[in-house]
Amino acid sequence: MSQQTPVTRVAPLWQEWMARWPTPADLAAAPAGDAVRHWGRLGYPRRALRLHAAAVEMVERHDGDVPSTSEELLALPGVGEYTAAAVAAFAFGERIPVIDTNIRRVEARAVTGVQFPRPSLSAAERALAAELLPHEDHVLWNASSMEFGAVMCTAKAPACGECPVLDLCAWQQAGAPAYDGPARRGQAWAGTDRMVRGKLLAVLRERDGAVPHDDLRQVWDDEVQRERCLDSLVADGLVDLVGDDSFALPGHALAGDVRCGW
DNA sequence: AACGCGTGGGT
DNA sequence: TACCCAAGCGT
Repeated sequence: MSQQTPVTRVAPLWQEWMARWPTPADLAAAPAGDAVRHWGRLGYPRRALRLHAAAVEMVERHDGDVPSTSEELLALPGVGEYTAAAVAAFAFGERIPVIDTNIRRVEARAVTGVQFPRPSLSAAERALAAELLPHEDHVLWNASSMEFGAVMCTAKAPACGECPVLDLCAWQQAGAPAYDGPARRGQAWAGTDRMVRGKLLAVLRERDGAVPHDDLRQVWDDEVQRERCLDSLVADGLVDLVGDDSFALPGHALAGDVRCGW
């Protein structure tokens, strides 16, 4: 849930989610559409689908347990380098560098001496993180580095005035030079497919069961774009075609099966 | 390797 | 107000 989403926004929904589905088996037993529905407005709903798929895999291949090594975790859908390392380290104590956006920024500043890391994670950053990771208290190192980046060494307004390591920060020693690397990709929003997909999915989340195609036409006027987005949602597995001309969140009895109800 | 993918709060 | 950014991932 916290992939690309601030933890403060995730926390309440996570509580709700864990009360509903305390174990991988509980989530795996639910229709995938329920996962998408209860993802709410967290964003990137494909994460909900992948988390559900990961739960199914944990039931099928790991006896319903969350696997305990970064290697096994990495094989799960929706679990990449960061998430595998974070779960392995924080849940199971594995000694592995956790490289998230916060740690990247902290190490870029404190050690490398630049304001921001490059847009994409480099081999040099992986090597640096591995080199810095202590042999003792590595879990504490990972957790505290992340937290330090999240609450003090922030992107927009770092609290350098209260920084406990100001005098060893390479970026400060260098006079806090401005970032001079390639610009990060901006994410267009107005009028994009991403926005239209969000609108379509919001309607399907809010309503129970199948929604007639006509009701979806109202969320966006541009027919070509609207239908393209609907198609892409179906292709992603986020939406099912129900009967002739209705749509629903995936996995319910009637969805994709016109033979039902005989 | 660059791109597409949601949403909302902070500056 | 318009960006900017957020415990990234899959293709």
